[in-house]
Amino acid sequence: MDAQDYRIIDMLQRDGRATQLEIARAVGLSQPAVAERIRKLEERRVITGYTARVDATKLGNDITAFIGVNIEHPKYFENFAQKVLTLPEVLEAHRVAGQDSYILKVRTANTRTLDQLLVETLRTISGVTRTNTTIVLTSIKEETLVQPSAVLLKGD
Amino acid sequence: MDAQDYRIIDMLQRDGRATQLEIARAVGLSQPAVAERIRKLEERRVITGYTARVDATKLGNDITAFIGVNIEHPKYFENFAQKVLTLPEVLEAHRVAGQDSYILKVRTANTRTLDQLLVETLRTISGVTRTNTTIVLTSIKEETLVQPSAVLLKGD
DNA sequence: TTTGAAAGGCAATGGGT
DNA sequence: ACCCATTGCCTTTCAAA
Repeated sequence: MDAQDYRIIDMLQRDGRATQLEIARAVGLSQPAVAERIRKLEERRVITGYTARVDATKLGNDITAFIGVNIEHPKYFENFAQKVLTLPEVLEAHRVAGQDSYILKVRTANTRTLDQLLVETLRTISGVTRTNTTIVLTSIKEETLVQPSAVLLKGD
Repeated sequence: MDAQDYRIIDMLQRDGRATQLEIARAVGLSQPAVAERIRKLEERRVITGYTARVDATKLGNDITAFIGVNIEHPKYFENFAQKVLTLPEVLEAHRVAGQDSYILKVRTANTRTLDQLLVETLRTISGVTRTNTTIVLTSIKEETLVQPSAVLLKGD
């Protein structure tokens, strides 16, 4: 992993459909060299996939919310995680340190469907004692672009 | 926007590099028809872009955290938003309803760089009175796949 | 690990329904 | 709005260094 790999990763994060030739010119390699580097980055799971980004409101999902979930005992964690994986409204689920056991990021059509998710689904999962919902008013920034840490840029 | 558009969107979210021919076969259209639909979805900003997904830890970012930020008066919101847009560690910034004014999702190399971000950057922005940091232990799920709401699937 | 050249596959275009 | 057919570009592969 050298500076050229980082530039390739950066370009593909900004435009997942950038052609190998475009990247090659930008980083100063031949096109097959870029193809080979991308292949290895995918193989090593540095690049884990490609996706189209979509405007959620144009698919009828007007509500974004963060839900803190408190679970009374760690023995319920595994079951909770498995349940949550099956819920399409839950985009992210993180186990966290602090008052809450989990933080979820969810997208739903409206406040009614958010309420359904809360009372009919999440609160019925074993061990869930409390949920703490924070509704998003406006999203200032919402990206996935990951930058290499300064440490890696110097060494390696 | 009909059922075929939704399938195209779904396939491109799952694989941003799916070929038009693959999609065409899956939805029962010709390749140029799919190309035209994708072009219009992009034009209408339903599809907003394409990106490679990357394993943040393999780029040296081991810490994910959510930071609740309290700002003493709305007059500071605009300035805060602009500052936050320039910070690469901040992947998401949402203005929210509740105790906190903003919720940020950040990725940093380690706890030291997270601490730097907190005390040297965020806490020095005008109007910021308090930050409330929740560190992620493990991420169960982290995707961007947005599904069309049930309402849209029936009508439209 | 790279380059350069060749071959196969894909996306973009235009005419026709 | 779609299909079909063609053109041109892109990716993949391979020989060679």
